[in-house]
Amino acid sequence: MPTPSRTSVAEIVAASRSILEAEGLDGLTMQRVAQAVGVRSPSLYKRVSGRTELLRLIANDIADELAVTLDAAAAAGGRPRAAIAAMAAAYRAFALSHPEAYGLLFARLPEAARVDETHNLRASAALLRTVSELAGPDHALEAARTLVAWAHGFVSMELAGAFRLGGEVDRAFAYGVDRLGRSLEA
Amino acid sequence: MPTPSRTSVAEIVAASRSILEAEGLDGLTMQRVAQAVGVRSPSLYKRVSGRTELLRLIANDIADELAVTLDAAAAAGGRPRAAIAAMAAAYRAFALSHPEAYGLLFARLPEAARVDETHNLRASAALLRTVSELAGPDHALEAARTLVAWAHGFVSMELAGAFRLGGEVDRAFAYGVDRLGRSLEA
DNA sequence: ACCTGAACACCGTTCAAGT
DNA sequence: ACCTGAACACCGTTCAAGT
Repeated sequence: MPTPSRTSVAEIVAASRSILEAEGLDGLTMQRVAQAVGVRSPSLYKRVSGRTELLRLIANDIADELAVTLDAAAAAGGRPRAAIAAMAAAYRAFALSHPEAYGLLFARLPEAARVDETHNLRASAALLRTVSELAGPDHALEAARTLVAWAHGFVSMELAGAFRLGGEVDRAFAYGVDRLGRSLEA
Repeated sequence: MPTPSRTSVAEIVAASRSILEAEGLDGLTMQRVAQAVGVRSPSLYKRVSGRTELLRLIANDIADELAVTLDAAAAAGGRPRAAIAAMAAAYRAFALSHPEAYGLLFARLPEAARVDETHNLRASAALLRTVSELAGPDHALEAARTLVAWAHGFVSMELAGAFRLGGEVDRAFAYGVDRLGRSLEA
């Protein structure tokens, strides 16, 4: 006689995101996830193929959430320079308020644990659109890569505690946005 | 009767770096390291307090090697703009040729596994000096943070396979160096 | 059809016993 | 003083047995 499901992929992913943020990537064990959704760890393998696939599903979920906040910032930003600044601020705020989630997006993990192309595109669409207005279509890709490299590098170093020479980190961020915004303008 | 040492911290760190680059961070197990230096894993605990300290020693070693290549690039670079471009190229070349080592420098690891301040400073000294000439002493720190954030963000995304939209990655790097160099000039 | 205990092959780490 | 086997508390994952 078939026994009814006690959990679902959606519930597993949601529980995993809570555990990730609260206990870090190392704390995100299959046993811990199983406990959170009320089963034993072997049962999780009925829903996901393993921890690697689970990480990918979580990363996709995070990328979608980031996409929503970037889209909102782009829409509220107005002219290209202001929109870029708004998106940069939203990007940094997302990373600082969800450090473990942000870290997972760029973690050195097996290929199979990485964000799917679809979700990756969703998160970068608004930036490409805005940068294309700023830098012109000929340089849109290079300019977007310059901006996102800077933003990712900045927040990941900030999260890693790599800015240890004093000074105001907020000021360095504002300085970077200003210089980049001006220098990428067509 | 005292038995003679069969290994040393230096040998352990050197062996670990080889293993790290060849087999990745997950492959760098205490047993694997012990095998490489010819002892059993419990013996490693006579030299290092645990895997975390071992990772820190490796990271310090990597930071020193990076410092040497950046110093050389700064010295060969000539005027500030050219020196910055040479350092950026050297930085990227280092990361691409030692991807696992570079990844360890910025990995999300316990505080106790991170590069020591001394080695961190050694790796950033030449950049701060050169950027100070370029942007003037008042903006040296912000300008250096902008540059290093961009460079780190760029190569870490490149290593993570995050540039998936086609185009020439080399061209985006050259574009970024050029724009940043010009916009940071005082 | 789903869930589970038991088992397997790994980890890092500790420690008493050997030399 | 250093090295080791054995043990401990964990992992992720598999699978036969239960319902």
